[in-house]
Amino acid sequence: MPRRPSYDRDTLIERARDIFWRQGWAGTSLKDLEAVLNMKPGSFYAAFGSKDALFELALEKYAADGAARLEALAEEHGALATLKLYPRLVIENGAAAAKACMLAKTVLELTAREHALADRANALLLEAEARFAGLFRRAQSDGDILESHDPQALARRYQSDLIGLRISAERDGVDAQAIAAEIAESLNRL
Amino acid sequence: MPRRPSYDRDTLIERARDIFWRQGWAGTSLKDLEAVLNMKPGSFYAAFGSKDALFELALEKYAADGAARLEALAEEHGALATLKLYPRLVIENGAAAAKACMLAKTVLELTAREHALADRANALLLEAEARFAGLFRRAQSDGDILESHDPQALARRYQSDLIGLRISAERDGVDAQAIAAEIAESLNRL
DNA sequence: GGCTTTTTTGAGCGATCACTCAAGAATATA
DNA sequence: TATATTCTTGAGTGATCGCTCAAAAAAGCC
Repeated sequence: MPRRPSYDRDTLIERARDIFWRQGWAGTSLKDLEAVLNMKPGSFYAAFGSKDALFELALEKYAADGAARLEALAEEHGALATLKLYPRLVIENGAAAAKACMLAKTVLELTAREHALADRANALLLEAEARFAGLFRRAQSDGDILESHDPQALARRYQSDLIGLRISAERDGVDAQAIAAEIAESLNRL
Repeated sequence: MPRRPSYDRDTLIERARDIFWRQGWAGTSLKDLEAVLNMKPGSFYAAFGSKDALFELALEKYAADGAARLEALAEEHGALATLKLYPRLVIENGAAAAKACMLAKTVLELTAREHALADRANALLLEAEARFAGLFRRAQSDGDILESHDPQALARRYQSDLIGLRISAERDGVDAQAIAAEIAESLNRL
């Protein structure tokens, strides 16, 4: 009976993710979103409900795509090789809207406002840390990392290093490739 | 002949730094600043000119205080001990308005807007990196770090790790103390 | 105390914020 | 083709944004 939407919802969420990722929550106005999504306010609110709701969809997509990418890498190269590859790949990825991690940016921007999206981003970061821990465990059972190391601790440090790396990659005048290489190299000493 | 201001300018800049540090640039409104500085708009603009001008003063104060603190530590404990102490101190500092680095937060928030304050924050970060490099050089001439290491590279990695650590310390559910201990410990292997 | 100079006050500026809603356009079913 | 249902449009909402400015209040100098 009805008229169908002229857009692909997933594509819109991807475009929203990219501009939110680049410009942040406060830095992205509805005018920005209307322009990049090619939607008037009425359609926007019919489709997504609010700016915050779309931001959350963008966060989930960001996290899900990252998880899928990591799992695909592990499938192809194995656990340790993935952990060593990932730092370089994540700052070299030309398709990415920004170098810095969207989840980390969101935590930094919205924690002081006690905004629910900050908690959501932090929860997604904890899930990512758990995935890293899983990879460290797999590397141990592959015999590539000593069993004496605590995979949780390795993952915690690895994620912290990644966050620092990705922010460094966003800066001018910093050789982030060198940092990525050192993070990868330090995994050889485990 | 004239009337004197009733406030201490340096105190105001400190209070502005703290709220900007916590809430960021966009997250801090003039109403927030008027409340925390106890100033009406007219006085504010007479004293500082603009929100951006005060933010820059806050950035400079943040960086200068950090540099002074680091130098005092080095004076008291020596270069290597300072580098090992600093990660823990920076996330334990109860007087700080936030755990994450204000310069890193500013770069993340304002780079996409191509705001001049992002470049200023990045420049101050580069100065901090140079100070770290100086400490690594001093540790080398103290015989505490092998001369074969490039102090510039060590400083670059150290700063990246610190940025990651301090963001991790801002998050819920992350044992930042453990990360700080590992960063310090890794300096023993140089 | 009178005068000069500065600070302080606060109403209010235009612009932008996220968002609403009634009317019109478009499309799948009958 | 007629009808029902949904999507699209865009002017307009009140609130808040950073900021201005003229008038009032305060303090140092004679």
